[in-house]
Amino acid sequence: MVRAPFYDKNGLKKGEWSREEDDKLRSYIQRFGHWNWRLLPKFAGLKRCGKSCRLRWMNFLRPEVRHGNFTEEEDALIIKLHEQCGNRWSTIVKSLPGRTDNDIKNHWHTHLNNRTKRNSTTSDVKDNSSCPTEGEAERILIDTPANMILESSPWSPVTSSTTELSSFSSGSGRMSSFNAIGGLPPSEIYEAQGSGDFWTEPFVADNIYDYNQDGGNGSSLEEGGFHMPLPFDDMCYEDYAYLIYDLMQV
DNA sequence: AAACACAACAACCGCCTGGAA
DNA sequence: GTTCCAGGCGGTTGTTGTGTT
Repeated sequence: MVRAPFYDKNGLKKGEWSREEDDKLRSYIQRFGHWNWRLLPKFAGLKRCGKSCRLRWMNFLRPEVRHGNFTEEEDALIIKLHEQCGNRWSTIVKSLPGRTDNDIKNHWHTHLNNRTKRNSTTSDVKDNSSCPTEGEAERILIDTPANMILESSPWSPVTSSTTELSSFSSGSGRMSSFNAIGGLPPSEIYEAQGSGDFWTEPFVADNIYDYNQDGGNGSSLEEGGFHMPLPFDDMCYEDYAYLIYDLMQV
């Protein structure tokens, strides 16, 4: 259901993400955060553009993201907020923890848009003045009855790690505070990950890079080991990663 | 069983915004 | 004040799955 992988003229990969790429990106961000999306793929050993990495992380790899099975309550909330905000998905998504703007947008276009057209003859004109501000969106989230959001869902506004994540990952600023030669982000970022359940979750990809480290090509994590995993050529890279991944599942 | 139409959704693209230099 | 650039947002596209004829 997605574009087939291909390489553009700059040698950047486009299209569907492989599991190995997901593992690399997730592993890197969990260790170092997304200190700079444009440079991140290089250091994570990904042949992707920064935007692509950001999108993949935001829409799929973030631990709090869930997909599919919108509840009736969520549908109702989306419709209500859309009436107030129009297509401001980034605002709407604030009231739906665990969802992504892309998910909501897709869901709207494939389900709710038609439904509202059928059910209503109301004007298309959106009154943006009634659209919640950022603070108001947060309040809506808080004021929304728990069963509205929580029904059929393990997620909650309280346990969502969105705040934790965003505060962690957006605060590192630009490359200026980054040791590009050494290939490591600011040490405080690295250390910050030590706290919190999310960061201490076991991570399979780490083991892949342990192999990398043992491969003898001086690509240890401490030396910025995510910077191109050398032992793997493109030929066998994916197969090898899958093999190790599968072994770790046992 | 085959052909077709439509639904679903991951991913891309281009523009806008805000902050740093 | 201006320019540059990274991040974010919303619209759109491309491909696959599913249902219908």
